[in-house]
Amino acid sequence: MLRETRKKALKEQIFVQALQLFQEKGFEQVTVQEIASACGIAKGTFFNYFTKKEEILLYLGESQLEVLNKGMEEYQDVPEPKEQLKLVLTDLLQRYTSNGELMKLSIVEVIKSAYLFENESKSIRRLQQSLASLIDRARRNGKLNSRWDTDVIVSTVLGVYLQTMMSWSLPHNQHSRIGDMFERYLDVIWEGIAQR
Amino acid sequence: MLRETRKKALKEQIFVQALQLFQEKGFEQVTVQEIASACGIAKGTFFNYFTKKEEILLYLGESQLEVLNKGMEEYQDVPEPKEQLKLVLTDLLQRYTSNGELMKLSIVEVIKSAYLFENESKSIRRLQQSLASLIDRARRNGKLNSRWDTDVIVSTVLGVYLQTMMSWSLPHNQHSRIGDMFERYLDVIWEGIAQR
DNA sequence: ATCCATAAGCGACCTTGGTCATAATTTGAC
DNA sequence: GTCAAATTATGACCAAGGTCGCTTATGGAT
Repeated sequence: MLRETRKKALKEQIFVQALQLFQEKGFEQVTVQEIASACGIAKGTFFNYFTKKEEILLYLGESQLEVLNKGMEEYQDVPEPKEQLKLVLTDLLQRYTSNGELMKLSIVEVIKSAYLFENESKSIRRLQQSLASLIDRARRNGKLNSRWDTDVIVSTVLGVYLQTMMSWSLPHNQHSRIGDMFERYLDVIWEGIAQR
Repeated sequence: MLRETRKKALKEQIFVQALQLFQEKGFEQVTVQEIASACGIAKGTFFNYFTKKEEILLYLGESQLEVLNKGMEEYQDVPEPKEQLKLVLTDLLQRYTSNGELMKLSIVEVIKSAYLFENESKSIRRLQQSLASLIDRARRNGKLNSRWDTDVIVSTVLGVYLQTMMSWSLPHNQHSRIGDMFERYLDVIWEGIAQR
């Protein structure tokens, strides 16, 4: 169906143009009219594809998650689950932070949508599921022995993941590599805070 | 100085009225004009006290943190550091979630301001410091033996704290008590994911 | 009491995100 | 090719957040 492909193409064009402009001038400084003009469409048309200006940021975030979810099996055969988690999530972190300032906004949008509205961010849900099955697999293979429920583990990991993104965003923390930060936190929750 | 006290009083009035209205009709549904009218001031005056409408939410979040920071010593003589952390942060969680839907918005604002702008959310910084000194004290008292840096521990704890707030916000997770959720996560990071 | 400098209040005004009735376009059926 | 139904594009319009130059109130100095 031609209609469908054209629709998708236009949405993609709007998305790309918008990102470009956001990169150049900053999110707030770009008006919807500008984006529309850059795509040769009317302002109203923009809202046929994205219901709010912020939805572009959400789309950005979700598409990054999508990419990760798709490429997840790439890490299937890493033997140690901890190593696996590290690789998977460092990959995602890298992706998120590579886009600079814009990604921070995007992260906030994803968080907002995922946790604020019943919007049911499918991408995050899928990430959770992927991580859960990663853990379960490790368990079955005898690579992980843990007293905790799988989904509790996943939530904990996501917690430090979130924390990593956020503390990395802090101006004065930018010196350390984000992957290293996450690894450190992962170490902590893996081994436990209290000394064995 | 009379001026100062009056300023503070008016700011407080705006804050309280705004919250009231937000509770009644929802954040988006309340206009700045409404808030101003409810206070008997002009719209422009509102912006002398809060630079954006959202700043009310930020103020709400920060003031909650403030309250906690002030009441922190209440938990000084709890013997076990883990218990101490649990009490302190459960207190905060309770505070945050007691206000219902509005708090979610407020949380997002605090996160935004803390991690997005160089705004330097002092309240969060102070919370971090309080937690850090809590950990250090436990260490000196021989109550905690850990290989990790204090600030790494603090960040990890904050990570699961964040995670708790957020997964609790999820519509389908509301059944469990938020304090219990946090406690579970705290257990995990305290003992470690991997079985000893 | 008067005057001045500074701070706070004000609301017309502008900008811009978002809506909606209408117009143009596409699709499928005949 | 023609027509009707459904889909998409459009831009005038609206609402509301935020700005700004001007007015009013305040507090201290003389």
